[in-house]
Amino acid sequence: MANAAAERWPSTADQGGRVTITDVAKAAGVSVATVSKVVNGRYGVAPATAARVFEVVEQLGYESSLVARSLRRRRTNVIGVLVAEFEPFSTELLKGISQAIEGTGYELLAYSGGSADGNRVGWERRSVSRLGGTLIDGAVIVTPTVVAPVHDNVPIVAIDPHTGPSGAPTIDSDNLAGARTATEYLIGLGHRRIAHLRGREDLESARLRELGFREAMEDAGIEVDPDLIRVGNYRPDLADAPAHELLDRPDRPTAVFAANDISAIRIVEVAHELGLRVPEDLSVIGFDNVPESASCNPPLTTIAQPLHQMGAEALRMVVDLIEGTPREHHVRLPTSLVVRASCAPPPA
Amino acid sequence: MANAAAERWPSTADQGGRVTITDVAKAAGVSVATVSKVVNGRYGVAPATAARVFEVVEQLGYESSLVARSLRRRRTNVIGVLVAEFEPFSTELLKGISQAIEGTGYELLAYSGGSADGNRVGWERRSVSRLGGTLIDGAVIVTPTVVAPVHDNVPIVAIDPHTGPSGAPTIDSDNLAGARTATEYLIGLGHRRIAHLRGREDLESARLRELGFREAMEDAGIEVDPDLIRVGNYRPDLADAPAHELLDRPDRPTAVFAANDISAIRIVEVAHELGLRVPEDLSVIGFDNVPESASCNPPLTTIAQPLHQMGAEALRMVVDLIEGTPREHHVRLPTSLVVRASCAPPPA
DNA sequence: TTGAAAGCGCTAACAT
DNA sequence: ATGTTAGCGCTTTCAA
Repeated sequence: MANAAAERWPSTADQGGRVTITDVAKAAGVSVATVSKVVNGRYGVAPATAARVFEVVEQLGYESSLVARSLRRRRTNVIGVLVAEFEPFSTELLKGISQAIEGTGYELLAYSGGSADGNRVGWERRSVSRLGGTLIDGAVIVTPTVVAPVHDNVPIVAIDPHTGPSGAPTIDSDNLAGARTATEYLIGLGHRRIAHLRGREDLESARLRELGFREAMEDAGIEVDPDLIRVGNYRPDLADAPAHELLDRPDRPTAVFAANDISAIRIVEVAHELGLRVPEDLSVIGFDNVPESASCNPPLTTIAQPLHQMGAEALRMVVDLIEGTPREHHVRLPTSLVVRASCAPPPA
Repeated sequence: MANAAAERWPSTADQGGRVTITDVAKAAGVSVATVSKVVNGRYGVAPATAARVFEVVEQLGYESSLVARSLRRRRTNVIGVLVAEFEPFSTELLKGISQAIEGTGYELLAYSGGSADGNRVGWERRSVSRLGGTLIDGAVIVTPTVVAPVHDNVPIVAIDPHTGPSGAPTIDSDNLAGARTATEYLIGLGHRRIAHLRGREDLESARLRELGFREAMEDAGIEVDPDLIRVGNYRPDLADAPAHELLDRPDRPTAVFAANDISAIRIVEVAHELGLRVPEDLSVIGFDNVPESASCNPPLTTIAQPLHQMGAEALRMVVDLIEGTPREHHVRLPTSLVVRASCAPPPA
């Protein structure tokens, strides 16, 4: 019977539209409310009716629209990960988040809102506004360009946060200690003339990494040449010019500490273009330990952040925030030195 | 004046909700219809009114809800990437897709629907149904567990498709040739007793990789020991048991060709646990060339798929499909051998 | 130039 | 047990 009904009212999908709850209702000969109840397992539906509806749902391949449902309901059970773009850093976090979400009952929605033309800055506010309240129950924002927007509605945690007064929940690693370690490693190798390629001006991590560099230099009694501090913005394309300025001169540094791996890799490439050997003529150390740092040539010595862990921790934090579980709102994870092949004592 | 109005009707966000078009309308003293027109740049609004509305929008930080908008409109200008989970393979594709989407005017939404308990199989049909028609204008599905669902509504392209009659648009690489290359490389090194750890039963790529393996063996006049063909399902956790079965025996193979990198890496780990040295006692070759393959110990020799390119190509294909641009519906990209350190001649 | 009203697909009160 | 209705936030005729 149900089958006969379903056949008489073929899915609108066959005709070009998607299968809606109305299609199911018609085919099953019940109201949409009943279908909704059945699909959502509410009480107050006769077993026979429920069975029939299920059959039609199966037949038609109906699946409720996340959009329509989330417009109406309060919860969607999906957590958003907001990134500017999918590059090595954010995708590593994503791996950690994805693993941690298993078994929580939530699903993951990663949204890249920063790629569009006008939104280089402030993309996260826009993304949160567009998705928040509807569609996602909470969000983790990766390296926001502005102070994490506080939406009273949507719990938000920031990974590698913006500079500034930070009351918002955040995850980061010990950037200061990591930068000191990197610099001390270079100094220990015998370097004195060390450059630093700074990260994104607006990020706390970039500030801290520069500070760690300066502290380590000062502790070693080495004066920092202001001309050897450049800004690479964490981006390989923007690291190109400063890399050339740093290396294409007689009094070039013997080592450079780049604020992240992908710009460090770019430096190595520029060095090669200039006929410099790494690490014989120039030592380069990075930060992050993204997988790419191991596959470049030579493999990059770097400071590891526990990226997967950071993602997992961020996820747990939003979930706790959503569910009202009280907890610490700032988590800082340790960094560690990963020695590979891009650093050596300075040329004699 | 506009400011005064805005101040009199403070954003509901201040009170816990999100800022809606209604809030803006109230604050600007106009109808929601007018606000909508202004925000969407429609004609027929007095410049003065538009200015006032813009001001309020700015003040309140209003951003239209993607959800509500997409429910009403036909286009959302977002493209969905549907994955089971975010692991090295899918995130590499994501990087390529993300790069390719720059300047297209589309935004990216990656949805992981396979992590929930019941949906290990068929997650993509569910995801498409939930998001399609609303929310996303098109989708690229990564390694679907069933034949790509044809939604007349939503253009879909599959990367690394399911086995079976494949009329649907697909992107893949030359798995057959890649597998032959891998096997020939091992044979060239002097190996005769070679095992193959197969991939996911339902994927065309796994079938082709096994076929390439068998062909290369046959061409070399080496008989394949059926006992040396095991299934690892492309997953490290599921590679564990077969790896033990393969290696923990007197007549173990001298080399194994794993259907993908992450299970190859697991094999190396198991070998180490068993006290075997790689590559001295056992050679291992993988497939994919995900970044992780370079950072393991020893660095993995593997067959590279142009993952970023595949992602980019898939993106171009959905966009063309959405916009009705005629084009080829099947793209196959070449593979190549990447020699690192996990393979050597067999022990004497 | 502006606004009222319908409706996108769905859920949740509230009838019946 | 089932259906009717209102409404989530938005866009879009259609009237005024």
